[in-house]
Amino acid sequence: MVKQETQREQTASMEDYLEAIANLGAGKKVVRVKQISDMLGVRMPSVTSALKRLSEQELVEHERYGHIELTPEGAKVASEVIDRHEALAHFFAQALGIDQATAEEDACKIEHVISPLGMERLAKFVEFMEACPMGGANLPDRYEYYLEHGELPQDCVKKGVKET
Amino acid sequence: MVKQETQREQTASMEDYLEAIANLGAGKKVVRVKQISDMLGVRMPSVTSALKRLSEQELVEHERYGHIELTPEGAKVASEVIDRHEALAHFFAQALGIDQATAEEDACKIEHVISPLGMERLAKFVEFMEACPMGGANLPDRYEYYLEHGELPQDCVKKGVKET
DNA sequence: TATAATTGTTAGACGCGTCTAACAATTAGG
DNA sequence: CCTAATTGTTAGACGCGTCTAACAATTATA
Repeated sequence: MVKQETQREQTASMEDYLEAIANLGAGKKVVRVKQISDMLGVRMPSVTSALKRLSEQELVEHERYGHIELTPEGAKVASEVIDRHEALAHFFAQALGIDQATAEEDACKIEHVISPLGMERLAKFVEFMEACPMGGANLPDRYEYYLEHGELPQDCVKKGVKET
Repeated sequence: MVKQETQREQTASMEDYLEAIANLGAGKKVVRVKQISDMLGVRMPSVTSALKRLSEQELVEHERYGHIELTPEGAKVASEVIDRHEALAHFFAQALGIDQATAEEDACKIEHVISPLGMERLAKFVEFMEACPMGGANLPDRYEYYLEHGELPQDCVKKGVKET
């Protein structure tokens, strides 16, 4: 039995198109070339040619001057990208305390290159940070203090965790 | 007075070449096309053509069949990339507990796309985590426990941080 | 509904970064 | 020191992803 090897692995650009189409189409809304072009900051012919490629890979259905829709396979890829995006943006914004715009920007880039393990651990880490409040002074708060004052807050050294 | 706007901003590929040259040349060692080609996993003509481009931008000095060296400007760019690389690899390995190989791999990709703010905060975060041990049960340890057992260790909720 | 505005497509160009094939220079061994 | 092996370069092709210019279809409006 020969290894099918679908050679599925999208470029960053194609992932961006899939992501945009998924986001624009969320809630059954009709998706237009112009919207995609605006959302991604490219010209319309770039969108048309991307749609052609994605159609050839069966990730998108597109009829001339008409309907644009993700295939089930395309939707799957898109949702994976979107999941990564959200976890990353959440990490940057909540854990690192970065402004939403920059957090999104970084998420948009990193979502295309991070390893599955890196992704998984990052998500777990955020979960952990949020679940492990250490009483009233939780980690994000202490981190924020550290960012602001450049030194550790009291409760990092004095309070908390004596060895009992 | 017109805005000089040096339009300096390297592609991921060019940053990789600069990084490789810096690493290979560390400690005055002679740098060869073949080494760069092996290190980056590309063929030699790709290296030659990259060197040509980087020379045109005054980031590298290269004489035919001979000497390869970073200019001061090139060395500066390289060292910025290397700094990002190291901070990222450190974060993935130490903070997230990812194996060295994967941590390096992720660092190699993300170093080319992360924002300055993201970078700065990530570094600060690692610093904070390492400086804020919370007594004997420090954050990385507790995180490790969480990874292993899927639930918070005792000292996240019971011990530590009562509101005094 | 005829026409204007908008949206979408096609054709073709271009820059980047890679490759292979062929050849040239350099280096190492007999 | 000559020859073989290695290293490096040139020439030219190619795929990706973008663009502009020109045209075509669709939609909105007077």
